[in-house]
Amino acid sequence: MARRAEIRRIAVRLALDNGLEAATTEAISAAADISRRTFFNYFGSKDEVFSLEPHQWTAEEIVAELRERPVREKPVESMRVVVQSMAAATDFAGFAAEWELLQQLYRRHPELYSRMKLDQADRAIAALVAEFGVRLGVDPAADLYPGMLVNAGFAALQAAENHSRTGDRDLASLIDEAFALLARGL
Amino acid sequence: MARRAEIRRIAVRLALDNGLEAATTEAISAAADISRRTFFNYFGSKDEVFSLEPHQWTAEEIVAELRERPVREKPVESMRVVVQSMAAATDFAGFAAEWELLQQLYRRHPELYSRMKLDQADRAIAALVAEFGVRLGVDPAADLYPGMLVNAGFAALQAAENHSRTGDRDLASLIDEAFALLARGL
DNA sequence: CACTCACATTGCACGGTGTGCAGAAAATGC
DNA sequence: GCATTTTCTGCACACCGTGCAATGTGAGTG
Repeated sequence: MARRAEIRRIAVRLALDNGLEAATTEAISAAADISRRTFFNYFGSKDEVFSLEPHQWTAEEIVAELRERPVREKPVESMRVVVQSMAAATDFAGFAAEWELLQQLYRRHPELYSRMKLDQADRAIAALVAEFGVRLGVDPAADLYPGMLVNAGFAALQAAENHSRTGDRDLASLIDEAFALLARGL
Repeated sequence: MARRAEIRRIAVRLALDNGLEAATTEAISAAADISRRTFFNYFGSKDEVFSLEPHQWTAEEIVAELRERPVREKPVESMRVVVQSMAAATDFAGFAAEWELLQQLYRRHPELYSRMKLDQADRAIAALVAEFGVRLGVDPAADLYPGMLVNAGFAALQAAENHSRTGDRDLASLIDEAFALLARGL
């Protein structure tokens, strides 16, 4: 597993230095001193080496987070806490240096970031909607509320992230503000 | 341009009949009776032939739609109208038959749909946020409201779409309901 | 040490996507 | 009928991703 992280680090470094274009699987493999074939043993695709994966929550973790909230808590509040913990997980994950590199890469290639987020997000949303359905005792296929709540929560995360990228405000406080808007009504 | 639509139709047909796997550029080209190279003259990528493009609003159209709303209208209401028109454009666009085929394909390959939506959505969101900034006389980089409003609006669209895919309710009324939740507060 | 068993690494061949280039072919204007 | 412009095409190439078989490599065992 250390190997995997090592390759990832080298690949990101390479992409930042010579451009994403130049970071072919061949070049990455050479830089990491492994064969192209071995690269694909560690990563299922070239994209995967630039993914958020190690810094990103999984759908399961997120649902677990939600389960820990008191059932009687207001749903928006539960969602807020969940989103905050997603943001916290993404923001640091304890590997400040490595994460910093990836962030640079994403800043330079926003389309890459979008693609990466898409993966987990879709699954996480579905899982959270189901769980809220259970907690609220409604059927998400019949009641719009759970779906709207979760999607709006992710929208808040996205709005806050975009904002903190341009401005200099703290992500956590932006999320709180976004949720305040949601709770109060736009 | 009729040619382009023709190729698209053939490609979608092929993917539905023989599976998305079998619909290689080679196979599509053969079925459309053109060379592989010519296929890439019409479409920049294989994905593009399965894109929402002809049934989809552009960022510019969406912003134009917003500009037509009275400035004093409540922002949520403006956003609701914009989203409704996006949904309407996506839903029919006058080509019921062709669109029906694409929908089948998307139903069979949800990941395809996600990827397709991502493209325009990112640009449309950015454009709408900027326009709301102007209309409301605030700087979107300093004020979270425009970003939150637009992202929440897209969240409403997504929630409504997911819902209408599983249930049988009318998309437009689902969108209205979603916006009612947003306006009132979750 | 010799042996084997598990496992990571590698080379190779292949099928697929996407692009630049230059020539053929077809449509268009005169 | 001929010239010009546009479209189509073949070809070569770089790149991604995968199956398969061979080759290390290292640990444990007798």
